[in-house]
Amino acid sequence: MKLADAKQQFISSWGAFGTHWGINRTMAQIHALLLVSVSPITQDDIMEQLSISRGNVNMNIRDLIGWGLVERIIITGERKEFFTAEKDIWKVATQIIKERKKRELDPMIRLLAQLENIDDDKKDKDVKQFIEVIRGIKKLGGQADKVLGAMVNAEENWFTGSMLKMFK
Amino acid sequence: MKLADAKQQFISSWGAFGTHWGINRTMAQIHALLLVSVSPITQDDIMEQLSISRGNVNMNIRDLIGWGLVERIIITGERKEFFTAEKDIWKVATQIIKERKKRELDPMIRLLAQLENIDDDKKDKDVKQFIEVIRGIKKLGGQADKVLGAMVNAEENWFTGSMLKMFK
DNA sequence: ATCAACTTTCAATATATTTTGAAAGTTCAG
DNA sequence: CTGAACTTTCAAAATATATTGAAAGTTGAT
Repeated sequence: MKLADAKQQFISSWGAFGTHWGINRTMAQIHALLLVSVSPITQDDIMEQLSISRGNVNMNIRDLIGWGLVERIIITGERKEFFTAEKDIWKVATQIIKERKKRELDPMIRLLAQLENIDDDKKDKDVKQFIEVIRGIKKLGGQADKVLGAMVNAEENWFTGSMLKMFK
Repeated sequence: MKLADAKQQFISSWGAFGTHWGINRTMAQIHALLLVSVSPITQDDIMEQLSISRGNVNMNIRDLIGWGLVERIIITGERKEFFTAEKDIWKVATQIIKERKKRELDPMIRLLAQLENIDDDKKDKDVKQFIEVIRGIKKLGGQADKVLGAMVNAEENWFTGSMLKMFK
């Protein structure tokens, strides 16, 4: 397979993969393009490579920067801005996890904590079951939170280290 | 907070949460409703509680059964079908992980394996970087696959056991 | 075998999300 | 200060996704 074809397929598949996880297809595609670009590229490069509009590129780049996955690069003597993505996949993964944890997991756990406080009769079957389900999800969320938090803050890179040996 | 209000908020939030993870809002809501229902309920019950059409309920219930999260219950003497959801959150989580792994993670890893085979000059900077990124993602995916596979097949329930103690 | 009760399907419709592109905003060299 | 180069914004348009509801299909009691 030729490099150009492989790149294209990677970008396209990464975009499709993203949509299955609640991530805008174009945002994932731009990220993929930046991942496989050796040097920083401009908005015009992205527009051309992915055949999308300037506005679309601009908004999605902004989001990617907000996710901490892409960096704006100013090259002296150049008028245009350049963009580049973190290439270390371990760092990319921990960054994505950190953000999703903050944006989605933590707020959900906070909400569940509130829903536990039911005024009605605690002996009622319905109330019991409801509280049990909420507690269960909260507990699971809390554990995921802890494991992922440890992963994100780990000194050792679990990727290269032996942390995950036990699951072989 | 009253039970009825808490239930409503749970259903609504769970639906919103689902959409952030690529899951149909209504499917997540039906699942939430079944989670907090003590006894099996019918399509009509779901239609009424969530104010949605029969077709919508039917299709999403079918998907939920496909995900292994909901069961069809035949009650002797009743003409209508009833539905119920697994309430053990650990089982729910492993089932969801098992399915997403099968549907999304495994195919992606297979694809990446193909993209590694580049015909062009392996010494070329672009080729090198591309292969490195693909390898990195494949490795990460493989590790996630292993850890999640272990979690799904674990004899011990990590939820109640001490498996996750080390992350406290 | 009939028919009422119930379930399933899917084309049409509605809704939500994404994308565009032109106008407004910003920056900076001369 | 001016204006060309570039970036950002956002209302309108396009597209993708979800929902409806009525017709077709199935089931089982009589």
